[in-house]
Amino acid sequence: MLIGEYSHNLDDKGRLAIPKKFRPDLSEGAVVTKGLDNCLFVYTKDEWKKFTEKLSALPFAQSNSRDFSRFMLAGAMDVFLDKQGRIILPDYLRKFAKLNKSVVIAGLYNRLELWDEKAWSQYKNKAEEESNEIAEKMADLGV
Amino acid sequence: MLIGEYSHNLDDKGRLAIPKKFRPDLSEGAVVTKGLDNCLFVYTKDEWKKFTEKLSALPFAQSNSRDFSRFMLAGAMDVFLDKQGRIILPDYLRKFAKLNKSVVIAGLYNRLELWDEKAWSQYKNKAEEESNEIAEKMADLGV
DNA sequence: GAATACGTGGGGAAAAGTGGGGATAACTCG
DNA sequence: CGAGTTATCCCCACTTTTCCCCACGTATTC
Repeated sequence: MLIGEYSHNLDDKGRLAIPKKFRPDLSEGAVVTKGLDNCLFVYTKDEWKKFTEKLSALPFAQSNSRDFSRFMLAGAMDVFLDKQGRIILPDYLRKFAKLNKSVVIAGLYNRLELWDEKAWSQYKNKAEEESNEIAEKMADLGV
Repeated sequence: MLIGEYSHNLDDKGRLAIPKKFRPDLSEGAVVTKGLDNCLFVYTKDEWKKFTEKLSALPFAQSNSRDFSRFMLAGAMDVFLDKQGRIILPDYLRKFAKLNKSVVIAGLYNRLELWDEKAWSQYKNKAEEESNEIAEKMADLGV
């Protein structure tokens, strides 16, 4: 299970070190794609497979689901860990998520999310203020 | 069952001693995460698993459930007891709960809560003043 | 009052993260 | 088609952080 929050540096070559704890899950290869809220999603090979199966089940006659599939699939890229446990992020994904040097790597159960550190802290401030309301809504959903 | 209230010191390295009484429950590993009312929750491995099974079922297409997942999952961290029975709290959790040197560790049946001591005593005062009202509301809930 | 147990603090070894140099492969342009 | 240039990847070395271990002090119990 992928959980926790880490901050690592993107170097000049576009390399990002994955926290040691997450590496075993990504050792077979992983997929990076555009995520929601201006971050990037990183899926393990297995989780990516599950995810694409769900996507392919969407009715492609609906333009909404076509748009969503294109967004998630066209932006996707295979990545591999080098011997130091780093991945290389392609330019277009770095630009999409507006990543600078300092990047937050967050574990969300079955995927990782990559955020520019500033964007992450802004998002977090907002979310923490609202956490009590959100929790109540979640309670309605049975959590 | 985890019950009782203790006050221990956080050292410069971010380490917090767990009361001897609670250690057997956490010996297999535990998870610390952001709680409500600005405290931290500590779950045993088993309790955490139950909790995440509910969370993982949430659809990430909904922004509310994304917010909540990020709060609870990205905010979480695996911790282990060292040979002295201490855990290490990551920086971002210490800041979230505004922990200073003195930390209250409270047992709440199936989880622990960690509070900054000042926040805890303020909360307690308020709760004790209101305890009669609260009790009446609880009665409505069938307690 | 001594002995044991628990909480607290710090020093040192090991591992994780970071950055850069060099070799190999790919691509482009003449 | 070949040479020059660019990009990719691997490896090595440095720095910082983490974690393990030992030692001290206080409190408690017999």
